Amino acid sequence: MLRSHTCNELRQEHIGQTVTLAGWIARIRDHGGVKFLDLRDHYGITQTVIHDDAMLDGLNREATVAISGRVVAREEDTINPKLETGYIEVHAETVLLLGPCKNMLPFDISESEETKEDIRLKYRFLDLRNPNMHDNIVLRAKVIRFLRSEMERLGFLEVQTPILTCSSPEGARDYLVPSRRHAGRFYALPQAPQQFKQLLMVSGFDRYFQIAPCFRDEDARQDRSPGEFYQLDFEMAFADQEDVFKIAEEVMVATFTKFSDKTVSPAPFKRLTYKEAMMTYGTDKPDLRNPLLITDLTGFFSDVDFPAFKGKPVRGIVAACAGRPRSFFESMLNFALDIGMKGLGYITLTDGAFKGPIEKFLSEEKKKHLITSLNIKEGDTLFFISDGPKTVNRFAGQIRTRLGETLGLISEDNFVFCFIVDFPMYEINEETGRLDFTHNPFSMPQGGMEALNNQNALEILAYQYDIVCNGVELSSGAVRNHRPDIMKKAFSLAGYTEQDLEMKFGALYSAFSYGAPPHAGMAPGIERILMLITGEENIREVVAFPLNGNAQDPLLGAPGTVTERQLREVHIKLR
RNA sequence: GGCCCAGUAGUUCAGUUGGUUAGAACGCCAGCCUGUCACGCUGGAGGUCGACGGUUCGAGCCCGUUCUGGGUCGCCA
Repeated sequence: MLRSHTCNELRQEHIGQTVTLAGWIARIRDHGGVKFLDLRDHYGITQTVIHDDAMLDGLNREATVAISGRVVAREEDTINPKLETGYIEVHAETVLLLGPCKNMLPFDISESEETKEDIRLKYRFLDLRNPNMHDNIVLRAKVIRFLRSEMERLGFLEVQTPILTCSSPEGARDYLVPSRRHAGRFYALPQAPQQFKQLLMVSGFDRYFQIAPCFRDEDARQDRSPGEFYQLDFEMAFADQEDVFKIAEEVMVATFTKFSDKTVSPAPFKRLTYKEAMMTYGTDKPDLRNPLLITDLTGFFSDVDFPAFKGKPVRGIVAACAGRPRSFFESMLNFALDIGMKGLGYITLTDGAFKGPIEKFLSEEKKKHLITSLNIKEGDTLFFISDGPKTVNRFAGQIRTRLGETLGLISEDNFVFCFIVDFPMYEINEETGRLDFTHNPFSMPQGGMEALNNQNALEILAYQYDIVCNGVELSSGAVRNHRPDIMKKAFSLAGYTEQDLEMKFGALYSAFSYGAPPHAGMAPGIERILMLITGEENIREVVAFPLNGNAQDPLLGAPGTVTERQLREVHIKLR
């Protein structure tokens, strides 16, 4: 037995016992005649006391040791309430070196989170010793266990789907795996278990879920891992959009309530149409903690002779900026220019009159109309955002977010969820001028065949939705198109023949011809959930061994080179 | 692929208008210290200022190229 207790186990009731602890030397405080050695393991920290200099020979921080000694009560004025073991200490009788450590660490464990990421990732085994990082990984395990138990409680069955599968023609780039037995052919790692979970529905499994690894060869973002990530993937047979929302509400409220002290918006979550979200929040992933709203002022400016807004859509945001110095408005303008806007107009209601460069273009009647229709109060500033129809909403959304942040309007104590619904089925592809699926080709058009036949394609909505929390998109989802005839029609509008459909999604198309249940689902991202719960801003803080932003693993060296022979076996010749 | 930011000691950073020997904190080494818990005190070692080229009497600083990292837009069923 290497140890009798862990480093977070000893309490007052152990006083007098002789124990053996094992762990890492977190810190040695040398006072000459007495030395304090903090021993750290997975569970916590215990202070040991050493009187014999020789015991520390050859030891330095982060070496692993086993320390045997007697548990002693601390004098009242030396109790450390910050440690759970702070009422006792272990007076060392023997110190056994288990694993020596180089005495020059690449970074301090306690400050690892401040260190450059490539160094942290190269020494991830040290980085993960940092208690915060360590706790994140422990929390990840607990959250996943809880999600799994919630899904099972709700009657979902966990099924593993293949990791080696087929390249899927739509969506993200695939990671390809060359086949040895079939020259010139490739497996692909799944971007999501999309087709398999739909096949499971056709197979009669009523409620499926999986903590599913997903692989996408796309560029990284702060909240997007390159390479791989996990989703709570689920799908329900004989279910509609609201059935899915009920499950999502139940599981998300339970999870966020259990693992966070913050207030969680209760079910039912707010439903916003895509159109509303884009207009009112300037994004399809609005942060509803931010009380600022965007107003469409295009009509209002249609008869105002202001050159900069002429013929362009205009948005307005009213914010209480009373008492803000000139520098505040300057930094807002700089922000606007930074994100690519041409400028940022604003007028402030001061002593009952508007002040600002745009003021002189507005008639008295127009000003009055603004004040009443937007409910502008003394000291409020009305910001104007105008740009092309493609960009105006995004810019307005970014200004809204920026204002909310700098004015301190965003509460840090809440999780506010919403569903974005009614995404358009199709959009015009700018390059080809043809119709494209907006989100994915699997979702059911609202109105079904009838809509596809009779409606303007660009006005057809899909049973396609997102779940959003505090401005973070946790998941997309959809009621799937399970009808071969409607699929055929939906694809034909996007320029695909039945042969294309059979080639691209032959398995699903075939399966749906053998009695498919209506079904729907979604797949909230595990890392996104963890980022929200922990408050981490970087996705890599909740992943044990993440790839860096360039999709490399600085520790193991992935992606690595392989031997000529390996290449020959999979029929690949490098150029 | 576009744009923005950063790169100076092991780590995190400072470095004025271009000017003598590039600094601080933490870490490391040595010494002192019996109650600290981010212990304290004294001293010391440690630098190709990411790389290459240019401007200049003189470059960490200015210019160009390039590499690396981070962010962002494109991209992300």
